[in-house]
Amino acid sequence: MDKSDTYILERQVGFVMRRAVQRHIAIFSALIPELTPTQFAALAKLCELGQASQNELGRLTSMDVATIKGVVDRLRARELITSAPLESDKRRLMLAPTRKGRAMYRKYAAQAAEVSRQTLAPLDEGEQRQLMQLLERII
Amino acid sequence: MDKSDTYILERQVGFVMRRAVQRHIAIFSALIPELTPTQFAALAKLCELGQASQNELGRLTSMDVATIKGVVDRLRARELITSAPLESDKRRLMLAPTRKGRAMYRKYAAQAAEVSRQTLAPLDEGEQRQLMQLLERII
DNA sequence: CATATTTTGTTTGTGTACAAATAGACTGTG
DNA sequence: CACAGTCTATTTGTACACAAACAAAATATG
Repeated sequence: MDKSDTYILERQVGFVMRRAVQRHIAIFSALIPELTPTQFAALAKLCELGQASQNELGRLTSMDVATIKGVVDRLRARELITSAPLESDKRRLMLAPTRKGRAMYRKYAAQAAEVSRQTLAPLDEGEQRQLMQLLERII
Repeated sequence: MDKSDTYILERQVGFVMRRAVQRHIAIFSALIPELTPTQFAALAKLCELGQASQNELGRLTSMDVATIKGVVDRLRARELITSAPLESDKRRLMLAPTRKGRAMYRKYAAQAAEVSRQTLAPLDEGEQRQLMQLLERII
């Protein structure tokens, strides 16, 4: 096996992305200690939509059924969202932000944008746009 | 709040990176069903080093103490690595790959490189290099 | 040498993340 | 209408990921 065949952990996309996500989460929880990135994403999307079924919210935030359930349970336990079965389709659990949930979202929306800024801070504006575009293409 | 102030989930680095990591992990587990990315990373680094303490391995693979412990426990349970307290420093748990562990690493090293290729496949070579460089700068 | 500090590892608790199995509700087609 | 297939949600089990608290061993410093 010559050098070109050698697997170098540090040069694998997966490893580098995992570390970048770790740094991002650290920045997030420093600026927004009350919610996790996942919880904020779900709350933000629900505030944007006004209401959504649990499944729908999961799809829009890229969380599978088990994951979104846990996130929803925790948001509901903190009274940031409500849930109720839909009359016209009893399979669906309709979710909506509470007043408290909307207040929480408003409180942190600017901070959440700041998290993105700090995460990308080592790059200039052009590089930031480039990174975002490249990432979007490998999704 | 005007439109420029609006928080758009899909445009946040954290969200995009989370999705890119999800896709990467899906590719990984399709090509390497026997190990998780984390387990492979730890095994690969240990094969590269020959041996290392648990703590050292954690630092080199960017896993905190609790995480590396779990990963090591699972690798040891499958007899891919061994562990033994170091005589000269009884705090340290020295790890080394077993013959089986080295065989597993060799079996999948090329596949692991292929995971990176497939993850980056939507980009041309220049873009791939660019993405890696940009990611490395926001770690 | 004695003690304060640091390092290493373990444990516990919380929170994603996903696979697979299950159940109930809906929809489409024969 | 019946029933096969689909959709929504839940449950269980496994695996990261990190914080915080703890214990034991090593090191540094007075």
